[in-house]
Amino acid sequence: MNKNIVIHWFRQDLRLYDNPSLTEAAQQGAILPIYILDDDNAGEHKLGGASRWWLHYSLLALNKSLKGKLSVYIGDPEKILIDLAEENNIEGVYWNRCYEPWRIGRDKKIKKVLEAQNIKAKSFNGSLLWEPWDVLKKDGTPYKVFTPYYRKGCLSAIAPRTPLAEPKYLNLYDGHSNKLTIVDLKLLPAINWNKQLEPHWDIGEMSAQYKLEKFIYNRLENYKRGRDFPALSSVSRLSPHLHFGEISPNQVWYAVKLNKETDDLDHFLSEMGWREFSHSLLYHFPELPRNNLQTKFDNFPWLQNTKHLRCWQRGETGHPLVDAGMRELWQTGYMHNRVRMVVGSFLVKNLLLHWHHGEKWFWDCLLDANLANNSAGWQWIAGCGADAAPYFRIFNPCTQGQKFDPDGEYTKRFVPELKEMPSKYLFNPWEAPDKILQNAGVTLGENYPAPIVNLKLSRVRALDAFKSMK
DNA sequence: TGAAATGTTGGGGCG
DNA sequence: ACGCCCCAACATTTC
Repeated sequence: MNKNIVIHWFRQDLRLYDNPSLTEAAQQGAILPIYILDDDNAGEHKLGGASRWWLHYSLLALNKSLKGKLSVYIGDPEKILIDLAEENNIEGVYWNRCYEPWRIGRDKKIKKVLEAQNIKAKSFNGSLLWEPWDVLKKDGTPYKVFTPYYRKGCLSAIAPRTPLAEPKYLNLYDGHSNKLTIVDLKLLPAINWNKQLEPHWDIGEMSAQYKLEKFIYNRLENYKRGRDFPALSSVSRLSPHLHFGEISPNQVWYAVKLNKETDDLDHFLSEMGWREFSHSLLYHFPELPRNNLQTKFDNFPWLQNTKHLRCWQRGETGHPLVDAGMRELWQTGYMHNRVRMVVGSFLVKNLLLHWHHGEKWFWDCLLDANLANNSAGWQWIAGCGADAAPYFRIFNPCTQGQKFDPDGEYTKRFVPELKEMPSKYLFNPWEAPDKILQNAGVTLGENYPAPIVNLKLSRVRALDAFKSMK
């Protein structure tokens, strides 16, 4: 009878390198590696469609690295773990921590139940550079403003853990009772929507590391400036890999830090800082996904308009940069960050629709959908967050297009019906003379939508709405 | 990690 | 040569 079996419970850490829980488990004896699809406890934040697609392939890649020994389950982890322990004489269950409120609650309970049965339950930090409870102001309260959080709270604290090597020897043990395969998790959507995502992504731990290396080698040098131009691939596009833990923030942090310290490097690292900040906010303010951090926004006069919401979701607002962004999201499961700000500002300010609508849509469509980043991001753009963009910062999608997509390369890629439009009118086709529209083969309201709102008027309306709050 | 409105400055055309 | 006007370019403030 096996006595030294330790379960490593894979969650948001689908990798072998720099995996503290796995490394520790490997030193105890045989490992039973498992993944549990838990839709029961997630409530309204169970995985969205795009995330499920990614997870499917990420689990396949992980299983391959584990020589086919990954056991997968569906259901309530507490019951599954207890059953497994009874069947297999399990000595301990190890995992890397997650920070969503529902997972924290669930995991705390599981820890208790396991310990009551004399099974070791150990959790590790595998997903953050600094633990949220370690980064606090002098008075013991959490930071609410990014810059002091990052500068004082993080950078002048103890440096993050340096990455661990892959465990040299994994004695992998099969859970005999389990018959489920990854395909049985039914993570792929029933409709064929996922096909269009495929050409844009290579999923899994090895792809993540390769992508990081390529980013550092080719694009880090121009990051500070290049990151503003969605047509360039100057960003790392590591976010889905980071979200699923195919690569750890520590691996990214230290690989980047090997390079010459420049503004580009600092800027990239500070983006990692924003990721930490979001997780810290979610940990200390677990209501972040639902409630405005600034309560005065609770009586903001949001509008209801399903027609406008639908236009926004489908990329049919008649505002080319907004439509390009929303279509990029739908077609690739990703959106460049500058464009995320533009479409977010448009939804919340020009359309006056509640940020929850945006948060929900992103949750379902983004491959990197992450509760902390997504809710913090939406509160930031809506102006109701802790350290948010002031409400009166309203992006003009026309100006943003001219500044950051001057040749229209990005916009035309996703809104091909405007391919022949001259740059001068690409972002405001409603102002183009008839002749120019004709030459470009564009008929507004027919093959490209007429604008659903007037930018000038809706801006003034948003400022009035903002003033009306007490 | 805004944009628009308003203010200031300085060069050039012109009487 | 000079003052005046216009306006682009830039700076500041306001939302």
